[in-house]
Amino acid sequence: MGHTCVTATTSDEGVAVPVTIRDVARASGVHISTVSRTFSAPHLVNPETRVRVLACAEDLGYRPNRAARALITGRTHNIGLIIADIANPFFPPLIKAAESQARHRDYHVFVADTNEDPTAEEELVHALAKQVDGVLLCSPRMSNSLIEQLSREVPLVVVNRQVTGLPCVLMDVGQGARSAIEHLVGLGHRSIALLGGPRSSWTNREMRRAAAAAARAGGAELTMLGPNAPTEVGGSAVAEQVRRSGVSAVLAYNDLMAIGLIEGLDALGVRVPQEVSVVGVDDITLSRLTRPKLTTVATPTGAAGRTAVDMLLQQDIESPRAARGSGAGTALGVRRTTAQVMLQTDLVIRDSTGPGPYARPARPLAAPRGPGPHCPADPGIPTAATGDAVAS
Amino acid sequence: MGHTCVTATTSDEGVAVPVTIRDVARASGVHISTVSRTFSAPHLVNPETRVRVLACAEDLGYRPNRAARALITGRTHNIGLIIADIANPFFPPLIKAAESQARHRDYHVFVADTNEDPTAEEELVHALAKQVDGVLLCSPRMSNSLIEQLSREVPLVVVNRQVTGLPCVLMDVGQGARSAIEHLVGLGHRSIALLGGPRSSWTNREMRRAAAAAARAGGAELTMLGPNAPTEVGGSAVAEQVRRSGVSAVLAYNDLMAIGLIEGLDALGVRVPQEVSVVGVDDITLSRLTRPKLTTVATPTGAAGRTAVDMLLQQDIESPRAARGSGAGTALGVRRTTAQVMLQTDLVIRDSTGPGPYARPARPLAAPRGPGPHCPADPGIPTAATGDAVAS
DNA sequence: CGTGATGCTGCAAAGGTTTGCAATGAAGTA
DNA sequence: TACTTCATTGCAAACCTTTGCAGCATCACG
Repeated sequence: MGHTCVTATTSDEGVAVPVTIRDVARASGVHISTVSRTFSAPHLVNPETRVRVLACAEDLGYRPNRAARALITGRTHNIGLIIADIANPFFPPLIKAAESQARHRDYHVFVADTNEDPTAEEELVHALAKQVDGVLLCSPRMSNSLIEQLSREVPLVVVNRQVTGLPCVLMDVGQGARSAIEHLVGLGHRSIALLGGPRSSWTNREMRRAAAAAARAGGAELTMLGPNAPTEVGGSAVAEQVRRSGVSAVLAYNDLMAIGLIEGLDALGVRVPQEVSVVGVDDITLSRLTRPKLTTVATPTGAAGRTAVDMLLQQDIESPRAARGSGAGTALGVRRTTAQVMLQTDLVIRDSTGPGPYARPARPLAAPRGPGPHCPADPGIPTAATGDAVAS
Repeated sequence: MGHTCVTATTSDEGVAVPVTIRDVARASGVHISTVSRTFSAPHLVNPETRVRVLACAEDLGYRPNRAARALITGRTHNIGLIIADIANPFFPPLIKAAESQARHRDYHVFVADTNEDPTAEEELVHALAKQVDGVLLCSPRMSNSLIEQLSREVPLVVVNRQVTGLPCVLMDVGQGARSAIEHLVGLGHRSIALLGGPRSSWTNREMRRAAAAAARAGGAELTMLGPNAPTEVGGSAVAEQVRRSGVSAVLAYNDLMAIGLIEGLDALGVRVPQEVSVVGVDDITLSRLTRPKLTTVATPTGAAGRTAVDMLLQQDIESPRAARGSGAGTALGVRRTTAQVMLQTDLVIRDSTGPGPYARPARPLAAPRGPGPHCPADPGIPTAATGDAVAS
């Protein structure tokens, strides 16, 4: 296995001596219910008793068993976060924001990765169902109908997907794609390619729709490429195709693909942005670190994570799951309000886009360096390059 | 909050009608224990009965309540994964490998992010304790003694940290740092800086130790910088300091810092590798995409994830937690074997390192054009630049 | 002193499942 | 026929906690 085993010892360190509420009760000479109340409703127990119980609990190292507590209260104080691909830098900011928001409300977050696999998604929802109070489905790849069905098993909030009847957090990639196309058209590009991502992605469909409309409006021709894997590899794979197609600009499904594409073009000797302009989507940290720095549509991932958690918790509070009372069916027909929130996106102009074949030569330009007939970034063009700063 | 609320409807969609084992029993006319056995010990129930029960379960949409099951069996079939910072691209491959390995053994993985905060780490271990069968602690920031203490609450496997008495998975960054220093010395660098990461990181200490020894052996002077945050920002923050210090090469705590440093140096007009050589650690995907491509010490993250899960599960199987039988203290003094595994690292030479002031001009070199002359490692030094492909 | 209110505590059921043990019936054996 | 064995199923306790209800003192008030 290519590793070296350094040591291998055996020890008798006690394994998890499980100390329960009963042990604490015995030690402090009260009933278990008093111990329980000491933790879950302290104001109901005599201060003296309380300190005694707490001392004993501390001594014995007692920790409430959250699973048992969940069994009876119906609330786990956990929320699940199902992610298509943790390795995609788009998600960590969302995860962190969700976690921080959840923590403020005394919830813990369990993240699960599905590897872009719809089957794994479904399985994970089932697995999480009884161990969390709700699940955030981020950029799901499964069908809308399946999502609706699963939502009867556990409260769901969907991110980057529109499902009627379910609370959704959406990012306005349509607007983003429109801005990107308008930006490119304004630079003098008339032949643009859209590099598509996963077919089952809502974002992907929105982008196609909006980009097509914007291109039509701007008098540009839009070529559809893909679908491809939303990774660097998926981007570099189409470099050859891009070159052959003769387009002068590409809008990619996300930054990862855009960066991969730039790499791929570079390997083919095609220079960005001199010969081809490239725009990404997401504004991941990485897009500021590559050369050229990437022009991209910034998506408010942090806000999405926070909002999604808020919506889930709000929904949760309204309908406390397991109503007490055994046989009688639980709160059936509870009325719950489902909102859909659309978050704004922003075009961030950096160095991967430049003037296209139809650019108006506003001012005389410096002589083009290298073989390219095209001009390097026209200084006249207002490449605001605000840097970052997404509306949160 | 900068968003637009698109719709807000209310629906009566039934909320989680919780169907239990009891409902299935009633529907299929058997006792609940038979239903239970149908799922957890099918061979004990008559085939005819079994199909009937399964049909009813399917009809009603029954799903075993994992929390309740865990309460009595003591096994959740979940494992927890506590990560210092999900946004650090070092971790996703580890997470994915752990998840895949766990899935093969019918376990689910819950990931939690601590934001490099030791307090959050401790809290999360407590929160996870009763909801998982074991926890993987990745690059923990808390003290060894605390880790030992927590290990009595839930089985623990530690990654990137050496804790006596606990199973550990380590990556040989000491060897990696040595290779890196030898590589730099071979290139003619005599004044090298070590850019340190988090103080509480085991990796950090190991690197310091090994790098210092290797520098001494190679007749080079080693300047210690840091500690700093293990991020791009943490790297770019010391650019000025690096320039002033006059060193000709830097070994950074990880790739993120190395990349940030290169950015920072670039902003100061210092060229890499022409004026300063930079080496990172981890070999994250990003390190192949920046310009110049990063020379780095590849760490076997996938193997680490797999190995850690294996060790945890093996340990778990040996000591089934909650022995049946109430009062009598459970399996105290169970003998468990704790192994420590050390995984190899590999130096990957790319374009961010070049000849230093004391380079022997072995051959006349082409004028340093663009991305580095890349004096291929002094043939005397055995830096097996295998590329990537870490022994798994 | 009687009455009611208040503060604290104990009792026991409930939550969904697993599992040792016993009961049942059928089949096999002597 | 009587006895054993085996397969199948039911019974009930157990896992750890929460919580409605009731009991009991204590105290204030009239």
